[in-house]
This record gives sequence, C-alpha cells and structure tokens, in this order.
Amino acid sequence: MPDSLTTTDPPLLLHDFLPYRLAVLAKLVGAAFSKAYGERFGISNPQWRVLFALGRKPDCSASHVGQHAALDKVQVSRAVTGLIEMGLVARQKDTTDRRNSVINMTARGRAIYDQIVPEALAFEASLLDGLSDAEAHQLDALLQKLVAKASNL
Amino acid sequence: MPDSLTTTDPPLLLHDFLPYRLAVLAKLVGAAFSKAYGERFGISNPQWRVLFALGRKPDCSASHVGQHAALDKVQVSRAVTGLIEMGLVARQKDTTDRRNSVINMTARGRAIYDQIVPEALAFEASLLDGLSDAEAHQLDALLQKLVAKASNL
DNA sequence: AAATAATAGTTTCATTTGAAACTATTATCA
DNA sequence: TGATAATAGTTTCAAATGAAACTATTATTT
Repeated sequence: MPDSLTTTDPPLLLHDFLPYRLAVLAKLVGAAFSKAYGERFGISNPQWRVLFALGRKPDCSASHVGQHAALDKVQVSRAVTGLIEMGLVARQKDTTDRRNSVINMTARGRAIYDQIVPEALAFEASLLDGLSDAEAHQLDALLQKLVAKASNL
Repeated sequence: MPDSLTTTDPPLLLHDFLPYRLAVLAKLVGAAFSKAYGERFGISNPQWRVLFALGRKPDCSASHVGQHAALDKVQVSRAVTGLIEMGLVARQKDTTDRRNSVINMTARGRAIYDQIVPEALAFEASLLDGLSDAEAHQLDALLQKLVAKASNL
C-alpha cells in the first residue's frame, strides 16, 4: 500500500470551503445580473448601486449613497461622474455645507430606474424561484447572520 | 401632505436585493480571509485557490486546477507563475501530451499549505460560529441551489 | 502526408479596482 | 482669531482582472 493512501484524506475540500463558495455564487449572480441589465443600458454595477440608492433615498450626499450601496467614496465618485456624463444623475453643492454634494436622478435617470426596478425584482425572483417561502426566509436570516459575523472578524 | 408621501414606497430596498447582499457578503468574507492569511504569506486569493486545489489533487494540469478552483486558464496561469517565483509550486510538461502541464507543490509549498489549512478551517468555523447545525445544513443546501440556479440564468 | 481544426497555456492590452495623496471646506481649540 | 485637525470628495498611480490574440502541440480530415 503506497504511503499516500495511509494518510488521511486532505482535510480541505475547496468546493466546500465557505469563503470560496460565497465568492463563486456572488460572481455568478453579479455577472448574470449585469449581463441582463448592465449591458443593455451601458451601466456598470457600482452605477446601478448608486441609482438604486438614489431611488430609495433621493437628494443624498455621496457618502450617504455610499453607505446605502456599500461603496466607498472613491467608487461613488467615479460612478456618479459616469452617470452625470450619461445624463442620468445631477450633482450640486450643499449650500449649507459646501463640502457635501447633493446627488439626485434626472428625469432620464428616473425613467431608466423605473424601467429597471421591476426587472431587477423579477431577476431576484427567478433566482429564488426554486426555493420555498420557508427557504427564502432561511436564506434571509442566514445572510443577515453571516454579514454581521463577517463584519467583525 | 407633500406629494412625495402620497406615492407608494420605493419598491427596491437595496439592502434587501439579493445580488447586492451576496456581493457584500462575499467581499466581506474574502477580505477578512485574505487579510488574515493572504497578507501574512504574501499570497493572493487566486493563488490560495490554486494551492487548495493542488492540496486536494496533486500533479494536476492547469485546466484541472482551474476546474477545481473555479478559475479560468488565464487566472491559473498567472497564479501559478507567481507561486513558482515564490518557490511554492513546480510546473513540468506532461510527457505524453506536451500541451499539458503538470503542476504540484514543492516541499515549501506543502509546508505552507499544511500550515494554512487548519487555520482556514478555523476561519470557516468562526464564520459559522453563531449557526446551529441545522442552520449550517440549510446554508449548505441553499448555496447549492442558488449556484445551480445562477449557473443557468 | 498535408492541411485544417482543436486544445493547453501564455502574453498583451484595455478596463476595473484599491490605496494613498491631494483639494476644498468646515470644525475645533489654544 | 489663527493654527490645527477633521470631513467630503476627487485625482493619481499601481495592482488586479478580463477579453482577445498569440504560440505550441496534438487531433482530425481529406
């Protein structure tokens, strides 16, 4: 019997390793999403996040957008610049504190946003399609726990 | 009553949007992991994946490594090149088909691998720490379903 | 056997991302 | 008030990533 077979099995099965599985899943889903919607509108992932954040809470500062969208200030700055060039977003200075900016969607941005939201929800629904209500709730709870856990590792 | 309050709530709550949540979680976990271990050894994420794949299945071709680690051939090529420069991995030509390479860890690579595996498992365990056994199984099943679903969207 | 196609892997180039430095403005405190 | 620190956001530069072109080798077809 060769020595290699006398040792125990390698303990780390990559395809079972949680950080790896999460990365693969997030990448798959993100790619599918931007393929479906980003390509069509020429809007990148961080730009979608900004739009979604603005849809939820208009007239935000860049840092508020960043908090909502889990983007750092550099990403927000770049995404907003791009969105302005496309005419989907406008940026003014906050008159009471001129360090802050006030960002909101233009009519065109809102139009695209209103068009995309139902489709995004449909996309999400298609992802959850095979899951029962109970499973969907489990998923929600688990993601919440894991994010909390991972936030202070 | 201002008009804005007469409209229905914006339908898309970003922090509830699944693709977004998955991206945030994966990023958090990945960052925590490479902070804990990558920095210490100067080994990037794709390089870890290659090492893990080789630990599981030595003397692999690059494409096999890629399959195990969910990396494309470009990523594998780059990761392996870096690992060779660090002396952690060796690459030969398959003598029966000289297109293929045969990749395996060096003694030094194996030493680092053996050192990291228990810590990686501990890291994973700490992530799963708050979860019951039942929840951990739910997570496993859900990830499996979602990956399958996302694979053919 | 010669020509063509297919496969494994590498390299190149353009885009994306991240970290750190920088500008402008406001707040603090001596 | 003047000096220093803090905050918001932008820019710059280096590293990571992805797509497409390229090299080398083997398989297939005629």
